[in-house]
Amino acid sequence: MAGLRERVRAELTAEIKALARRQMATEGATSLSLRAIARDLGMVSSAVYRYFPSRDDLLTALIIDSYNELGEAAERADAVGDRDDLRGRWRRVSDAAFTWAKANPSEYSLIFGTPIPGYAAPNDTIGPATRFTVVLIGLLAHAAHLRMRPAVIVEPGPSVQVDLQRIRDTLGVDIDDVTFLAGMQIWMGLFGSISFILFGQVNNVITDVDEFFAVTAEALGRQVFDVTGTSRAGADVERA
Amino acid sequence: MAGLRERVRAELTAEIKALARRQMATEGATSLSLRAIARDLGMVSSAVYRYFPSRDDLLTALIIDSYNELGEAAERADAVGDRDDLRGRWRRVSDAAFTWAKANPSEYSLIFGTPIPGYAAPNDTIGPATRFTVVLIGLLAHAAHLRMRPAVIVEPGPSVQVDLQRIRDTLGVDIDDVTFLAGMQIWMGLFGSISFILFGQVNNVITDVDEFFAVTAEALGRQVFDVTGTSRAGADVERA
DNA sequence: TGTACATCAGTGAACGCGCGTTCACTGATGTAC
DNA sequence: TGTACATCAGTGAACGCGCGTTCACTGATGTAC
Repeated sequence: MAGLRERVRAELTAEIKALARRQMATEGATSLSLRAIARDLGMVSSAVYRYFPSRDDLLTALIIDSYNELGEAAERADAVGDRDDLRGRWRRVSDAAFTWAKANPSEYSLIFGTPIPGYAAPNDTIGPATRFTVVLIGLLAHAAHLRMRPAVIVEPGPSVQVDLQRIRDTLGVDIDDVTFLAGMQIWMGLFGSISFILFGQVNNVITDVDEFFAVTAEALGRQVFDVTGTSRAGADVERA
Repeated sequence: MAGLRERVRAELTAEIKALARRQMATEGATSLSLRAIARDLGMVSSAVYRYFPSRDDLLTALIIDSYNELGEAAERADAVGDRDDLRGRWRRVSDAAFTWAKANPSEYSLIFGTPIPGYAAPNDTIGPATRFTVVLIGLLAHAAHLRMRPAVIVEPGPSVQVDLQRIRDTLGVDIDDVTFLAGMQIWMGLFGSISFILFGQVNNVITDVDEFFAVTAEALGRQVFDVTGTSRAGADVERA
C-alpha cells in the first residue's frame, strides 16, 4: 500500500488545521501560534514545519478553507428551488452565509474582518474568494434576464463602468450596470449586517439577531429581486 | 501656577495615545504594545503605567477617542445645509464617515473590525459609540416627520418591534418601524461598504473607490430619503 | 522474497526576540504652615 | 517668604511568560534491485 504515509500525512495536516481553528476561536487569528498548536498536538514545535513551512502558510490554508466552505454553502443553498424564484434563492443563499458565519465566527473574521497586519494573501486565495460572489452574480444575471429592475436606480460613474465591463468580460455574464451596482449594494449590505451582528455592533440594541437578520436579508433581496418592471407596485401592495 | 504638572501630564497622555495610534497603523491593534510605546517615547516601560494602568485601559481610551472623532465628524457634517434636504444631509454625513475612516484606518478597524480577543469594552465606550448613530437617527426622525417612505418597505417581526420601541422610548424620537428598519439597513450598508473598501474586499474589482463609495452612498440615501410618498416616481424620472 | 539505500517524520536544543506587570528606589515638583 | 513634608514621575531590575524559525540528529517507513 503506497499511500499509507500519505494518508497519515493528510490526517495530521487536517488535524493541525482543526486545532488552528479551535485556537483562533479563543485567541483570535492574529495570535495564532504554531507552538501552541504543536503543544495541543503533543508534538515538538519544529515538527509542525514538516506540514506547513511557516505560520503564514497555515493562515493561507485556513483562509482558503474558509472561502471554500462559505462558497460551497452558498452553492448548495442555491442548488434547490425554482430558478425564477429569485427572492427565494437570495433568501437561501444569504441564510447560508449567515448560518456559516454564526457557526464559524473566527473563520468569518479571518476573511471579512480586519486584515491581519503583516500578512499578504497570496494568489491561491483569489479563486476560493470569488466562489460566493459567483453565486450572487448568477442571481444577478438571472434577474437581468428576467428584466427585473432594482428598487433604487443608480448609475455608475465612468471609472466604475469600466470596472463593471471588465467583470462582465471576465466572467462572460450579461448584467446591466444598474442591476450590477444594486447587486454590489446588497452584497455589501449582507456582509455588513453579518459583521455588525457578529462583531457586536448591535449588542444592547437587537435582542433576536436571527429575526433581525431575516428582515434585513428580506429587505436586501427586495431591492434587486422584486417583481419585474415596476417593483414599486409590489411594494405598494405590501404597504396597503 | 498649580496646573503645570497637570499640563505636562495631559501632554504626555496625549503623546502616548498618538504613538499608540501610529503603532496601530503599522502593527495592528492586537499587537499594540506598551513596551514599544515606551521605547518610542524614550522612557522605560514601567513609566507608561503612570498614565495608563494597563494595556486595556489604553485601548479603551483609543476606542473612546475614535468613536468621538467619528461622531464629531458626523455632527459637524450635519450642522450645515437645509434641514429638509435629507439626501444632502445623508451625503455629507456618510462622506464624513468615509473620509474619517480613510484617514484613520486603524482607528476604524478598532471600532468596526474584528473585536480584539480578550478585550471587553467597558461601559465608558457606550456613550461615544452612539454619537454617530444619534446623528443618523436625527435624519430618520426628520424623514418620518416629512412623511417620507423607504423605497423598500419591510415590517419588523415581534422581537425587533420591541427593540425599536425601546429605542424610541430611550431617545424620545418618533420614527415609525418601517423607516427605522430602513435606517438600520443603510447604517449597516454604509459601514459594510466602508469595511469592504478598507479591508480589501473590493481590491482588483473596483479601481476608483471614491467614485464607488459615492454611488453606494447615493443609493443608500435614496432608499430612505427620497421624495415624499411615492419615491418610485423619482426613480422613474431618473430612469427615463 | 530479501537486502541496501533513500526518504521522511519527529526530536531536542538553541538563537534571538518579544511581551505585561510589579516593586523598591531616587529625585524633582508642589503644598501647608 | 522660607522651610518641612507629601506627592508624584520616571528608573532599573526582575519575574515569568510567549513566539517563529533553524539545524543536526535518530529511527522508522518506503523503494529498487
